[in-house]
Amino acid sequence: MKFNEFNFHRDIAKGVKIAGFREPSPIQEMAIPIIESGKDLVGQAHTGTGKTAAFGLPMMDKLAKGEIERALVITPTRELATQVADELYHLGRFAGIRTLTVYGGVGYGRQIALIHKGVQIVVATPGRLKDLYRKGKIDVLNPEIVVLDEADEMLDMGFLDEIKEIFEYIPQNRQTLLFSATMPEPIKELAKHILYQPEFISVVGDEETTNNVIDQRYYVINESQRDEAIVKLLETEKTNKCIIFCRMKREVDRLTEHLLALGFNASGLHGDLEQQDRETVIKAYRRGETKIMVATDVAARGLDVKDVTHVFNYHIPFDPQSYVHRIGRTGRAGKSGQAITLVTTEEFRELQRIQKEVGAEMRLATIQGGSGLDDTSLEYLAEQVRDMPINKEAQNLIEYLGNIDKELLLEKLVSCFIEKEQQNVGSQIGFDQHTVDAMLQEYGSEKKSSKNSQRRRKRR
DNA sequence: AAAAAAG
Repeated sequence: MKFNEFNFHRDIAKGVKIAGFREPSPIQEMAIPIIESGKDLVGQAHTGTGKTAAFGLPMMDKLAKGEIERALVITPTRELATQVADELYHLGRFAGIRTLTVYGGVGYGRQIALIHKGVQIVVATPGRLKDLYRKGKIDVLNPEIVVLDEADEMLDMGFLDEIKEIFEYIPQNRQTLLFSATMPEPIKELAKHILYQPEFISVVGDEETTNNVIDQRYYVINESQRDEAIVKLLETEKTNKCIIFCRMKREVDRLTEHLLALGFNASGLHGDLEQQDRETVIKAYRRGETKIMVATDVAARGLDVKDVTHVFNYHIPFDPQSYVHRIGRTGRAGKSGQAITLVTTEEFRELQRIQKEVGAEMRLATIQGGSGLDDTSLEYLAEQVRDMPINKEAQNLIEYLGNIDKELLLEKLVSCFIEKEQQNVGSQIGFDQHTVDAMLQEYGSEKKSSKNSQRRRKRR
């Protein structure tokens, strides 16, 4: 399928062509005709597969053809609002579409003046938008299309009340569009009350909400080893740009300082920064002047930055959806990406829960070259594991192999532990006879030759 | 519980 089959207004079609778009992505192919038909829509698609254009193109097509006069897009963060407005501007500039961002931290005057002057698309964050509606400053907006970008987030607690209030100011006979990579069932149910006879389309697999072009790994560490682990990973991974996600703003500040002190090209981003600083940080990062961005979940959703090869979770996120969106900052527009998560033994259960709920495929990894991270962390884990009942086969193997290849043995133990956790049985960890035999056959012979074992370790 | 979003 080609973009010209949508019969866009010629100026919109030109924008599409200049942008270099060839074939629509699956979400675009499915969503565009539905939006053109005027129906309400809930659209779910993997991170980085072109959701902005999926709603932006038909919306601007209608503006260009004079079928509607104004549209409103609501996003959860200021950075995302800016990005969406920029993308819409670029796609719609040949049709002369007038776009404006509306968010806090900057003056009111310009925003109000431009709305009255007659913008066609307003991209806003909820706080300032609600503020302007309450003050009666933007009654003239009256959008005929309203898009909730990152819709599940916008309808979750924390945003829901503001969104509801905003909708009170908007005419009922509007077209409402909801987009996100994640759409938990309760939110979908809630959405039905906000929408009118909506279509639901999803191009994510039944059980897989993480984009499968992203390679997902996790490392087992001690709580005290997070910094050490991140530094080692930054040194060993072939990163271009990367994002390191932290849970708290002060964690972002502290880690950024730490990395800067070590000579890394890093900067921090979170909601307590001055608006001017937020803009400076994200601009420098987009340009590639800063290679490492340390951020809270302010950067988790929607941001589309070129050449982000790696996403690191310094801590696991608070909820599974956040994991999906965070790692979705890489592996965009058909490119691959690496997602690396640090977990302590105590966080295993939580990581399994995330893995299961979002249908992610993660594998346990160890840092190459013996940073001290592996041995210490795996030994620490083994301590935990050793306190648990271990079956006889495993006990024998530990005694026999214990001094030959501790790393390998512990790795195996960890895997067993995880497997039990996943199956939720957990009472006894251990290897089956088959595993024991295989390991003895492969590694048992090295017991006599320490040279051999050293050589093997080097190879890996 | 964190962060986000108005000032």
